[in-house]
Amino acid sequence: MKQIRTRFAPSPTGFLHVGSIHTALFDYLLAKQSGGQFILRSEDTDRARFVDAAENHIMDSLKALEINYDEGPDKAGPYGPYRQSERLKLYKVWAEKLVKSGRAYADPYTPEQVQEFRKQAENEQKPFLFRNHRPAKPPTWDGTQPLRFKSEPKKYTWQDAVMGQLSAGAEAIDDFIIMKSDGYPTYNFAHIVDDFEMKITHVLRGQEFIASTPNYLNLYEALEIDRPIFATMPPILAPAGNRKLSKRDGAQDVLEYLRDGYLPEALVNFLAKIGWNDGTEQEIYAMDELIKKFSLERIPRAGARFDDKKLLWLNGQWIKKLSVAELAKRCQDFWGEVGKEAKEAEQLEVLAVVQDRLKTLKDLPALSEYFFATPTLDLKMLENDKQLKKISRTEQVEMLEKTIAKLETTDWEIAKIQSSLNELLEITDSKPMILFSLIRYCLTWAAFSPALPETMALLGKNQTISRLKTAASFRA
RNA sequence: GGUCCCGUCGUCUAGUGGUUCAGGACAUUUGGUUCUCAUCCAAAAGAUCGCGGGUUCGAAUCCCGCCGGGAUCACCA
Repeated sequence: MKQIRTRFAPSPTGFLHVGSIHTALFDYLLAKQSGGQFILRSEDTDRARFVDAAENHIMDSLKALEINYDEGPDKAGPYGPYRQSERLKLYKVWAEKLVKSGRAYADPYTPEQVQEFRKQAENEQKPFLFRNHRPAKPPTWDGTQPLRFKSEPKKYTWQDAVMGQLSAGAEAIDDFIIMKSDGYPTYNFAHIVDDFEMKITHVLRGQEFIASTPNYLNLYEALEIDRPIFATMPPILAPAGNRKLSKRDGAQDVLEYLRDGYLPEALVNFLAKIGWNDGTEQEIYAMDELIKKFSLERIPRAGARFDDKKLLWLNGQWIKKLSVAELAKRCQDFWGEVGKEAKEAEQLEVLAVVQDRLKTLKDLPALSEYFFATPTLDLKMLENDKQLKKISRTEQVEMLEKTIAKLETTDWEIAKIQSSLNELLEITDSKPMILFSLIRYCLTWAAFSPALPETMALLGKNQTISRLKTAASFRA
């Protein structure tokens, strides 16, 4: 297979949310499966919207998901630098080439005048085309006026690796600005020059670029360079409405998801399955498998909604797949106040019991704190329980006392505890629903917890009996 | 308004003329795993394949029209 070079080219103007990283992931998968390179390029030509921390945030997000780029702003390569603001000389050379060949001209109008043209077109309900306002004798370009591409409008038909054949009429082509009056290139110009210079073979991007593709094709011809293969990614839609996912819809950035206890593996798996499938019924994919199986041909053309329920399910699946030791590593920052102080061996024991119940790592404290610290007694839980509220407090205390007596003579192993509990059902002449619920509440004071024998074994004999005694000492 | 893209269960999708008038996953509901919650297992419900024509012996799959949704028309990327 021919080596594929892809690039992810965000502009450091804000934070990268999960929708954007979707494209980066596909770029990465495509490049890696051919043994090629994935490049990160910072498109920082918009000085007004530039956000200082954004570039680091982007790099951290990619690294956190192991979408590892081979070349980038902080990773030198043969086609650097990888920040557009550091490549200005290059754009100027290409721009001058266009001026020389008569395919670019200085724009003599003020922004206000252009705005006037635009308004006029809007009033007439016509599309705005600058080429209808080409100056008869444009001034010589001195770098202080915007430089416009002189287009040659015509109909285009092209192949898109995802969408198939696309086409657009000459109306889609116009004289767009390639160099701004501040000396920076526009995206429309810079990305084409850079993709060529950096030997990018495949360009993946959102469907918002379909409309401008004819312009790019026109520019490629004027520049006399070959174009890469285009692949249009369907948009990720907001869960509720039919619009593109954005911050407004609570689209978090990747780092936030990680802080909320989602695993990178789950995020990658989820992102990959939005807008891609391999035709089988498989749901769980690890990165290396994705690299092997990914293909542009199997990306559906329609947009997909962001389903956080499915992400949550996937996260639970991935948590269950981890070894307890690995889970412990991931949980380091997620323990509760008391749990984080506990010995590692204890933490591991608790994790083993609690692992299947975790949907996110953030659930850990609620599921584990009562193992490390004596919980606050909360008799209301007994009063509100459907079954237990039928029994008087005196009866409850009697049951607890019998339980304590029995457990005091029990060897502390899960199997032995289990059989003692079974005997207690006969001794107290009650149903599991009653007796076991009561015991469970008195040990954990939590709405739910792992099975009783495991819980008791983990707590230890002394702690178990002590908690039961505390509960029994409260007679209503 | 011009140009362009899309349209299968609530959601993500499989399906490219005939073992599929539709399979899987999430979500939902029910039952089971001698207490709870979760897991796991089993099952149920859920899509006249946007609508209307046409082509064909036969269409979710091909063609046309319509409707709905989306993108774009910046000295933003």
